[in-house]
Amino acid sequence: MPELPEVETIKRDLDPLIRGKTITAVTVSRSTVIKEPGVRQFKRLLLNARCRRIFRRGKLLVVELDSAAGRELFLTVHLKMTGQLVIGPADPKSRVSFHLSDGMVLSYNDQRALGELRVVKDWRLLNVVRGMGPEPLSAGFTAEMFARELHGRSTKIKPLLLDQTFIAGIGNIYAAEALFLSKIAPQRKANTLSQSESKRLFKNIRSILEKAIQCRGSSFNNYRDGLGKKGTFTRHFTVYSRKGEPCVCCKEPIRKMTLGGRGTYFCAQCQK
DNA sequence: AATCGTTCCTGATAGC
DNA sequence: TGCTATCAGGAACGAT
Repeated sequence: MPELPEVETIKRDLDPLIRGKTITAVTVSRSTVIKEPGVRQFKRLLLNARCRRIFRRGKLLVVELDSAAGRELFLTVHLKMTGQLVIGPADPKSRVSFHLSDGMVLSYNDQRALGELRVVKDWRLLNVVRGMGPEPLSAGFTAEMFARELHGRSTKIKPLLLDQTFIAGIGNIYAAEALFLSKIAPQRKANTLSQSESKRLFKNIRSILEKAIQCRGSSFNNYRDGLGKKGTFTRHFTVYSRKGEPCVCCKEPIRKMTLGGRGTYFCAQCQK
C-alpha cells in the first residue's frame, strides 16, 4: 500500500517529466474513481491544462496546473490501496489516462479502484488535507512536539500512528516497522511512553521513512514507482507480513494481532 | 475522546 | 482438484 515513502518516490519520479507539459487528452475507463467534479467537468477542466509541478502532502499527490482558461487548478490523487500513477506508453489497464503534449501518457492504474481523483480550485480545502497532522520529515516538527502530543493521548500507539490527523503519511507497514525498531509494543497507550521511548520512536519513524525513500518504497503487493518499477524496501521488513518467521533480533516467531481493525505484526519478546 | 462497525473494491488464498 | 468464503486495508462516516 502506498505510504509516505512510496508517494514521495512517485512525486520525485514524475515531477521532472511533467513540468511544462500540456494535457492533450483525458480518457476515463472507470468513472467511479473520479470523485469531484463530474467526469465531464473533470475532463473539460484538464483538457489543454499545463502542468506546473507535482508535490506531496501526507499520502496525497497534488498536480498543480494552469487551466486552458488561465486559472490555477489542482489535480489530486489518493492512491489508497492499489493505486499507481505511472508515466510511459499508454497502458490498456489504466482507469484514467492523461495524454501529454510530448506523447507520453500519465496512467492512473488501480486494481481495486479504491483510489480517489479530484480536480479542485484549492487542494487545501479537501477534507483529507484539512486537519492533517504534521509531516514527519519536516524540520519544523520536533521530537519535543511529538512527545507532547503523545502525552495527551490515551489511545493505543499503533492505531494513533495510522491516524492521519495525528501525523501524516504513515501507514500499516511503517507503523509496524517503526515500533519494532523502537522496541515498543503496538498496544501500548500513547501516554504511557516514557520521554526516551517517545524520542526513540520519533527518530526511528524518521529513519525508517528515509531509508524506505532511499529504497524507492516497498512493493509488498502492487506498488510501482512513477516509472512502473518496484521498490526494494520489502526485503528490509523486520515484522510486517512476517507472521511465524523468526524475529531478526531474538528468533522468537513474529506474531500478528488486530488493533483498530488492522493487521498488526510484532515481536512479543522484543517489543515491550 | 476512544472505539467499533460499515462502506468502497477485487485478487489472492485459506479451508473444506 | 476445485470451489467458495474470507482477507487485505486507507479513510470517511455514523453509532456507542
